Amino acid sequence: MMKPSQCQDCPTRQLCLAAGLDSHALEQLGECVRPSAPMPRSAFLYRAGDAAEGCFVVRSGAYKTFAISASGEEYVTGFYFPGELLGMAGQASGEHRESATALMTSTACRVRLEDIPTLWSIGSGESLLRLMGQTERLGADVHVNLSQSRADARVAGFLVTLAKRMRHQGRDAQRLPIPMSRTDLANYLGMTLECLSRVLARLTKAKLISTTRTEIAVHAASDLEALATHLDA
Amino acid sequence: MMKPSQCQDCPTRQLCLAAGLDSHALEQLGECVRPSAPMPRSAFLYRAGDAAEGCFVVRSGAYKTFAISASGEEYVTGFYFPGELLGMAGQASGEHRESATALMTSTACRVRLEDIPTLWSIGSGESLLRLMGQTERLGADVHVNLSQSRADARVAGFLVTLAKRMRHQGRDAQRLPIPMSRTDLANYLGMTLECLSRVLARLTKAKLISTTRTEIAVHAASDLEALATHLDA
DNA sequence: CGCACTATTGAGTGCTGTCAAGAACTGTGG
DNA sequence: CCACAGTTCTTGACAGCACTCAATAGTGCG
Repeated sequence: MMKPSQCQDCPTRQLCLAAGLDSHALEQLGECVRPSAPMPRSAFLYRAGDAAEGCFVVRSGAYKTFAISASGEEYVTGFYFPGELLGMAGQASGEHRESATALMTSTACRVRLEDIPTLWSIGSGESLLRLMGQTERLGADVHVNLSQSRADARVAGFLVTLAKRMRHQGRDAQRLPIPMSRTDLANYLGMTLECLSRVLARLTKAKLISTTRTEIAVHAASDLEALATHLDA
Repeated sequence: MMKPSQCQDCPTRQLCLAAGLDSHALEQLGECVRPSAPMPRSAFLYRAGDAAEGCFVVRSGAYKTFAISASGEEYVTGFYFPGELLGMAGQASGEHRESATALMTSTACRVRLEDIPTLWSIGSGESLLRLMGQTERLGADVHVNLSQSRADARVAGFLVTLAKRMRHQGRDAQRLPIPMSRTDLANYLGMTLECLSRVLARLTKAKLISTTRTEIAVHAASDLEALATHLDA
């Protein structure tokens, strides 16, 4: 006998493809979309070169995506938290060009390409589209953020955006989880490790934030927003 | 009597939702998706604040997307050429946060949200997904490009990526159209107008490119690739 | 407790942003 | 066809910030 759909008691049920579904549809959704086993830190969700047979929704934990340049350097292109979509870029060619790894013990649900018509039929199509739109909107925010020349503005912008994402998840927007290393974060933000460290030190000294290795507490969100270039209210 | 589908003789037929369809399916596609009337330069495809009832595929010409920050500055977030998809970010909330304007006389096809199940039924679903993947992949390329600290690298990376897009369109990858102003391009690349101008002057002096106001000719693609950080072959 | 790794702090150079002026192009009207 | 005005683009000088190299301090793990 089939177990009841895992989606019924998924922590991200309000955010992902399950949004707005009744219990019957949830069961159907559970037929297509199943969470992965818990993946330890550094485990690959997919690797550059893998066939891209779909995309993923983060269920718990966090992931990063990165590409390796021709000269062997790593370029971190995204961080993904519960309820967020990743892996769409692979659909362009049917092959992933980036890799994705877990930043901590994490789970993700694979959305198979061939199940997408089914998803539309059970009422998850709009949610999928919304998630894709979110991914692209986040990309636009990141573009604006990276186009800032001041490192302080890029860091502040990252924190503001991260706070928004935490709020969207229903989590505390004043205690931001930093599951990635300083190296990864600096790489993502287009600055050196040293520069990021200095910026965090400056922001801490100014009492806007306080930092630990794995968390940044925001004390003055409005000051951070003033430092960053924010597009929306 | 209904005119035959405009898709039959669309210049982007191989690139957009019509890819791989037979003439019957093309006709059905033409029922959902119709090109806009030619839009003059600076005309809005959509404005920030508009309801997002779908997305768009560029049919001819070129568009830019941009957002206005809280302080009133413009931030250019993307340029779009024939066969490329734009406007997905609006699906996140049902409202566009960016605006899109034509960079020259242009046409675009609107893809309505409610037509997407139909698109899947006639075999365009995969193409739509592929276009979305392309958009996201381009976003990742741009992220890597913007995270370069040297302005030369960012400009070279932009040119390399643009050449790739032109090749994908079947156009000459050595004569790159530059339909946007220097101001827009500098803004997009996260540098000042003056800096962009200097970089272009340096690259010209080194005989890697030659520039006119509306076109950049690439003379040494391999040298440009060496300057840029390229992820793929 | 010691080792390896990660993060912070310090000093000097180079590139980009800023401010400012001049040149080239575009479109209009005579 | 040319003159003109407005815009767009290019070039120059200077200052500030981030990158590089280098050393120190802190963390986690065996």
